Amino acid sequence: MARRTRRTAGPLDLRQQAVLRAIIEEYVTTAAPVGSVTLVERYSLGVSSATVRNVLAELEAGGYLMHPHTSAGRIPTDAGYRYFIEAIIDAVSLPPVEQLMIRHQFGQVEHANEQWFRLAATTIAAATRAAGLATPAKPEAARVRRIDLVGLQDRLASLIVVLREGTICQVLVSLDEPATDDELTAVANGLTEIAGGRNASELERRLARMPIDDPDAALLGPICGQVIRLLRESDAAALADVFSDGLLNVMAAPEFAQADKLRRILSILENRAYLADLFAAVTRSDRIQVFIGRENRADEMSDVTLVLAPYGRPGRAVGVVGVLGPTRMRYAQAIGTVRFVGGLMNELVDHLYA
Amino acid sequence: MARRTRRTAGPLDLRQQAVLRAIIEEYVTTAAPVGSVTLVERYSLGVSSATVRNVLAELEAGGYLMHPHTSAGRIPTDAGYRYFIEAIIDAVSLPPVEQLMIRHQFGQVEHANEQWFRLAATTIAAATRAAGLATPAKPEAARVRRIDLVGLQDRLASLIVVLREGTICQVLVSLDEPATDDELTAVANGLTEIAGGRNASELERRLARMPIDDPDAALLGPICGQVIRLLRESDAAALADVFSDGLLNVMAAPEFAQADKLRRILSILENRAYLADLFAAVTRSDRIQVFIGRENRADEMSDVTLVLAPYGRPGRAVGVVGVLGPTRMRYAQAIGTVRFVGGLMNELVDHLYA
DNA sequence: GTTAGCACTCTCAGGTGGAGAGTGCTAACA
DNA sequence: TGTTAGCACTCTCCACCTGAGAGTGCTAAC
Repeated sequence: MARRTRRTAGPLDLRQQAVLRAIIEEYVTTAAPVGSVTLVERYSLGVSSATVRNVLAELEAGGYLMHPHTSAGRIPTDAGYRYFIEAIIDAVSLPPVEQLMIRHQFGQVEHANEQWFRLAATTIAAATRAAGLATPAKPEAARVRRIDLVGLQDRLASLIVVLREGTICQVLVSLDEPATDDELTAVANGLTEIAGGRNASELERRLARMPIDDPDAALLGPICGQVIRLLRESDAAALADVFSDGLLNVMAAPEFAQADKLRRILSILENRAYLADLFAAVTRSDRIQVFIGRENRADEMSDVTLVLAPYGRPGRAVGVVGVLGPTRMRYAQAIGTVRFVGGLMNELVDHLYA
Repeated sequence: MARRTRRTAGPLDLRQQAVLRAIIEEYVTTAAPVGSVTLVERYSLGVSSATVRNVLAELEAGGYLMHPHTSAGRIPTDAGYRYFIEAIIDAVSLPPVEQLMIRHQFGQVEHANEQWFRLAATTIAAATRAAGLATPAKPEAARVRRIDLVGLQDRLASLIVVLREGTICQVLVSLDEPATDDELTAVANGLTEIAGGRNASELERRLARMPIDDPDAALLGPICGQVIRLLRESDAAALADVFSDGLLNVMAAPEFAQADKLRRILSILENRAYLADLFAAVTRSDRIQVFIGRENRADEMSDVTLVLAPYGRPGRAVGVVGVLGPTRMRYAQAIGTVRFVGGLMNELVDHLYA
């Protein structure tokens, strides 16, 4: 055997890395399995196709490449992408031109807080030609800034809870008996006093400590219950509230030509719980993360990669921006874009919650 | 020629109607072109397959049926479905059992206004095994009930506009100079006085009438501009805010086995402007309406039918509920469900805006 | 360790040939 | 005049085959 003894037990040697990189680059652009001849023709590897074939066999043995069938070229496995990504993830940054374009788009909206995250998803979708994802910035546990009651009818009022970071949640409450606007305002002020600055758990404890015969407790207790429920819902909904844009970009990719593969993508997005789990992991880690194909989930995620970056300030408000695309994705571009947009979102959050 | 002279110039005769109805019923369940033999075997038409073939030829000449190819059975055209639907649309109603099930689901949520329309979409999706659509109830032109300003930082405040029907919209505003909570409250009260009960256009006129040197005008003018912008946005967004559920139901249908047909469905839902147009037409007409396949739009709508019903009270608050499914749809079921859920939504709106 | 050469394998596109389904026509019948 | 049985005809669908093309893996020489 004249084969090189070097296998892929440890890290890849330089030539193996070069070949892996070349295969990924070629496959990402052509979407077709790559053969040894194509590689030596288009990439300056400095060796013949026969040698490349040996390297390909090594990489395949190491699990970085696979063979759709005997006489097809190679395509990267999830592990191949993983190796490639780990090599570049800390180095890539977006070209200044693209940075400028994205910054420009962000310059358009000034203070419409609610819209930031949508814009982030749209921008990412446009820049990467894949699907952009974003959640709004939400505190880990929402705290009350102020509570309002607005009468709508005799016995119906709108309960409005303003959260510390300026977002609001609202629910209709029915009253036991008619109340004037002044009475409602008085109740609202009482509520604000009890709940102000507190999150759901703290408010619950505060409520438990109130003497049962306190007249305030009897009056405000039920509404406080509503407030707690709203806060809890807001906390739970925080990370599950995903906005996505550019799905059609992804669906145009040839790997999703079969309808059932398309359906799988949709089911990922419809399964909010799964996304919320991933997002929670990302916000805890505070690094950009890449979830490649089946690394994480058997069925739905095959052929799909998520690149996710957290943004915001832990303890204050956090969210996630990212890309959903085929595993055959322009990773440098995707990671660079997501990281950059994440940085912009950080700036926005900092500016707001300084 | 021994063929019946009766063609399809005028309305269809009873036998033609029976055959059309049978074909639609058969095709809806099997998704395969229907032949004359199948029809006489499964439906009591009282004639031989040869006679049925003659009727089929008549219906095809009239444009109600089509032939995928020479030796396939017939399938209904959009016009065929249209004829069928016009015949049943006023008569169908949902079986009491299903009515009960849906009512039960609606019993769960009581006052969480924001959630009604989502529930409607989900319910419709479950009942029809297609995609349910719903928009929230929005007034044709939003009117202000009250305006709040909540300080977040020295120069940053949350402007909250409570609309007459209890929903709210909100935007962050930056202040020229720091303001205390009391000052903000005073400004908010001034704003409420000016804007209360008015919609965007009325508020704009009111603002134009204020003397330029009025100190209030100088102070409140810019914020009033924001309020007008919010109202306008709310009006524009009203009907474009479509919630859909059960898309996966539709995508499972065999006619969407090819990926590009699936993409077309998604593009219908991504094209909010088109849906908003349809919805506006529906709310103006105050009847349930069925949009079948290419009747309305060349490409995207082929193979797709929308059954839409308006709900609410014109001048107060209106919205739309409906079904999106394949043209090969169980129309009686779909129309019955949409009409019934529309009725429920009417009750809810009436109860709230009495 | 690298390379040329070559036999081998496998897919893909295109072509062929029943089997089956359903029609449309004809001619007979009520 | 409307209905029906009978039958030739048309077209799709599927399974099968075949040749071209691509790419490999092995061997032997450098």
